[in-house]
Amino acid sequence: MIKTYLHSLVNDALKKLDFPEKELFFDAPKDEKHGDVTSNVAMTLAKELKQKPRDIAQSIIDKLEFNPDIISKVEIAGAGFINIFISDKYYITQFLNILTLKNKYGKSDDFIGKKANLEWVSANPTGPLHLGHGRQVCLGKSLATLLEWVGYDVTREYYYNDAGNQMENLGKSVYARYMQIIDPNFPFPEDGYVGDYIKQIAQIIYDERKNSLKNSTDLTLFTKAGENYNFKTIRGTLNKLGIHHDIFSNESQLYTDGKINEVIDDFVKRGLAYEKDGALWLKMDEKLGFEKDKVIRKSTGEPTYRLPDMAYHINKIERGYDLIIDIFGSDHGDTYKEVLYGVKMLGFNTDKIKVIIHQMVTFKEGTESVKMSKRSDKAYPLDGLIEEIGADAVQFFFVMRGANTHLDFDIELAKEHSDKNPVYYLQYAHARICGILRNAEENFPGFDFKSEADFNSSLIKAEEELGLLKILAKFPEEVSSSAASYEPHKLILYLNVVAERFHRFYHNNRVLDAENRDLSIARLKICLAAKQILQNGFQIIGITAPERM
RNA sequence: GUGCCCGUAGCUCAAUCGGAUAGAGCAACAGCCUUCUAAGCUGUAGGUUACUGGUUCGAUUCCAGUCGGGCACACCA
Repeated sequence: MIKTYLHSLVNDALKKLDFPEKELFFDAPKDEKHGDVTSNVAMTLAKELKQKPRDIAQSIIDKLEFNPDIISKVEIAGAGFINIFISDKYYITQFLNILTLKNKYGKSDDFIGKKANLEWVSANPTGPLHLGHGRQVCLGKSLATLLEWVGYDVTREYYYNDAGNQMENLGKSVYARYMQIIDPNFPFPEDGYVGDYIKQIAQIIYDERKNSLKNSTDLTLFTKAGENYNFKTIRGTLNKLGIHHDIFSNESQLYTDGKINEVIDDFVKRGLAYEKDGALWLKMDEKLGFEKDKVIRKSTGEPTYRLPDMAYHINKIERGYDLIIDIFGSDHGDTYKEVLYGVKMLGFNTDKIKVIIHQMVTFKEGTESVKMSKRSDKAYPLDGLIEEIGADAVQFFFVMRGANTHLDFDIELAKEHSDKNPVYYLQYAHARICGILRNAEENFPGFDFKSEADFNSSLIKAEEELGLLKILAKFPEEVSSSAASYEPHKLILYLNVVAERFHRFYHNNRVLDAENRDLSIARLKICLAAKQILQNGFQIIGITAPERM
């Protein structure tokens, strides 16, 4: 990649000048007149060296021994920026790389041989996935692919709680609906799950067993039936989005394995836990911002959620991953800190655990805001949204903003098949290219754009052509930097620029021209390369690349 | 009240380690289809980056405070 080359180039110059070592940054200037890459290293050195930034920049430039096939020009500008112009030849080379590497262009081996575990969705099987789950569901899908593109071996994991209050509540709710089939006056638990799916589960049980379970005291059968039914629904929704988890791990396994008790024993042994009011408390460190100690085992003998979560993270660390990622909504913003604190106090290195907290989503239909709640009848299932606006739009809308900002999701807009809808802007560029390629194959049989034979790269010289190639060549770096910060949405911003540059190229340059075969072939190859970059980007984001629209 | 996240154009959002004239889309206005998809392109207009201080050659970015919004503050998960 170009930046690696620039690093060693400038570092060599700094060494020759006996300048102190600096961390180098190469940014793309906002204005194209300022070159393709810029460095502010002279400004950052100015204070230490007590020289003018422009003089320092000049000294550095004088010592640069650059390859003219890669760099065409270096100049000083403004307060002391070193502006570097990349040669057209370099972009042509990259362009040919795209055509050769195809769906591998942009893949890197930055993290080859490393194992990553991404745990997400992880909704308890007490009901279908609803709108509130959407953001992390889609974010995780993109992130998993993104990590694979930079070399990670990614395990996709789903962790659920099949042991706590919520599952018990599910059993009670199903039982109540079952009993109501027999006696409509049977009371429904106050905080039970009210969705219609509970009635359906009850009906299935009733159809099979009739009245025989009337006076059940053990509700395990009802809980299990609910769990199975809900999981089927959840998996169905995930399938529609093309999401498949490699591992489903559950909480009760941690009990049967004795992991929970090991953690308790370890805390007690280290003097970090104490009994009070019949409960077991974990000492929290005030210096780290924790206000008070937390209960890890209730007076009833059951652990609070923290304990199994700690055991689960220890389990993941012990499985030997180099990177462990959790994705949560901001409503879990504080709790994960407690969990990691506990894990750390037991002597485990939590540095490899990366927790991604995404902010909440406000759903709107036009100006109406849409409410969602698991407990309410009006919960908006994620499945329904996929049916309504399609998997691509769902995926795109949930991923298009940084996790750290609130997301406004306008369902009306996502539904709209028009230029207002940002997902179509990208997909349309791809479909448009496919149209041109189809036209070439059908109506210009002599234009063999798939072989090297008749390709003359010197024909590529229009501003729109080279400009497009410059953008395409940035793809590998965009993938790396999105992955480094775990932010797939950055790639969408980039792909928008690709689409924009393609549309501009299309508008100003006729691709197929019967009079000019060689130029047509060169331009068809540009189309092929742009199509490839869009495809590769779409694959990471998790949307399809339509051939027609 | 305390902690975390956020506040940028009418709306939704960008802005890379603190860099050059704060950028896109939508909405508004004015143009462009006898030529490969007009779900597109070109142009105009739109800003005291919530506010006040501080650090710096340089602040949307870092620090402090104020105001406003979201989330969390259980022996629920």
